[in-house]
Amino acid sequence: MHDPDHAILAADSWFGAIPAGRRERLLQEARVEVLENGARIYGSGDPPNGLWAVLDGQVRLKGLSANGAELLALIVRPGTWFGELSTLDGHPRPHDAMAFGMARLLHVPVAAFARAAAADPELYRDLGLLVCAHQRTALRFIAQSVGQSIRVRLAQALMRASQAGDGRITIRQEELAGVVGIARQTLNRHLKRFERDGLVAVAYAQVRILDLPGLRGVITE
Amino acid sequence: MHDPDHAILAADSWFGAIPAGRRERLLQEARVEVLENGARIYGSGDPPNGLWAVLDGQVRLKGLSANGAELLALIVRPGTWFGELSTLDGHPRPHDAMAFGMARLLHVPVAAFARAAAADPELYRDLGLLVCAHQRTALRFIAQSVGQSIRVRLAQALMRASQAGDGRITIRQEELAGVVGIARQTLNRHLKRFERDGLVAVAYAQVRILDLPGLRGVITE
DNA sequence: CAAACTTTGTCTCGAGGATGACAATCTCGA
DNA sequence: TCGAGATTGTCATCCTCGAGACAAAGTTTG
Repeated sequence: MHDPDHAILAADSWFGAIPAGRRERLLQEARVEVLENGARIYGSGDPPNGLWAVLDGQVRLKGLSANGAELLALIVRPGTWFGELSTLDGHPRPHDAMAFGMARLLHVPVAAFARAAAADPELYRDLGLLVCAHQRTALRFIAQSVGQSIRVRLAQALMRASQAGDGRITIRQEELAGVVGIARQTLNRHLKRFERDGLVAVAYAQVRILDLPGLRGVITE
Repeated sequence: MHDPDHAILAADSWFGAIPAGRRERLLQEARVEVLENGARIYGSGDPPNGLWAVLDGQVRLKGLSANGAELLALIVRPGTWFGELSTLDGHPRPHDAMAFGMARLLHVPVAAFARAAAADPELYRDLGLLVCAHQRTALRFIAQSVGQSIRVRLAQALMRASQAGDGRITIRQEELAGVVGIARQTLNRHLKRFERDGLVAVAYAQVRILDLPGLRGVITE
């Protein structure tokens, strides 16, 4: 692990809030892994394989909705930890995680985490706090989605997805439509309307955010 | 606390899985509280006031959706613990909790929990597991809601709500419509259709489930 | 018991999404 | 470079939801 990695990790609100001693202990158990585009980190239903953090690149978490369509493409950006739910409770993974593009990850296997936590049980509390943070994200998502118009939900999905990098989102419209929960044709109509309003630029398998404040405005209008 | 209360608590899958020693320690810090109909246990935005469990009666958790409508009326049944999220991470409550009808609750204030956890840090891990369980519920909810037809979402909402007792759900159609995220008139149309199919019986401010397997069938049809 | 209020049941109409179809555009490998 | 395959852009049609309106049924209160 290089020095810039430490800076990236320290900037995360969860990891950054952990006392330095336990942070060190966790990093001692971690190994860097480099993954190819599309590599599977874990899959829905798998037994837990530990805790992960993104150092570089992009990881996408994908759930399957009940009717088979791909669901919440949460895009994880560098500095963010994930995979804590199954690591803490030992139950199967609730979704898929895969590298999008080449990605460098930090990996703390279950046994390694258990070893560190045996030395310092407070690590369980820390991990619990990470679950809390993600639980709050899920609750916010529910509150912001239910009963909102398609226009608003699309704006939210775009903003969530663009968090991960510059304003460029590489995604097929078919997939984006699945995330918002609408038909591809309907998505296209709304996307084009955003484009006419100067909020985004639409290209092949890509959406670029041009006016982030404008998109934010859509949500509250 | 009476003996039947112990049986109710032990039947809960979270509490029942905790080792007896820590279970006792938690109960030593708990006090019974009896609340009137409509009494506020905590409100959205409040600072944490501890951990709660339902001994008798009904508690409803209500979120507010972004457009102001009431959202996820999760009905908590006896034996279930709630309020762990803010108790663990110290942040404001994400929703309202209120007694529906008279309710007997078990209350572990934040300071009391901290006291117990100071004696046995593993309690933090236990509380983390409770967050995990509720996180999985939230994820399941998202997966089952997004992109589903109104008919399916209504069936799910009815089944969730009826868990709390016999098949009788006391709720105004206006409120139920808010839970499903549709207009009252639309709810009424679907409810009447369910009634024609012999799945439910509709009365004033009440829905009674007649055919639970039939409702389950609606979800997968 | 009767009036005031709440809730339900049912119209109609307008708006907007789902679906199937098909041409245009783009990407990638031979 | 060219062609196959994938993806986007845009139709027309059907269907269902949302909203307003209002009568009917139920509940509460004096």
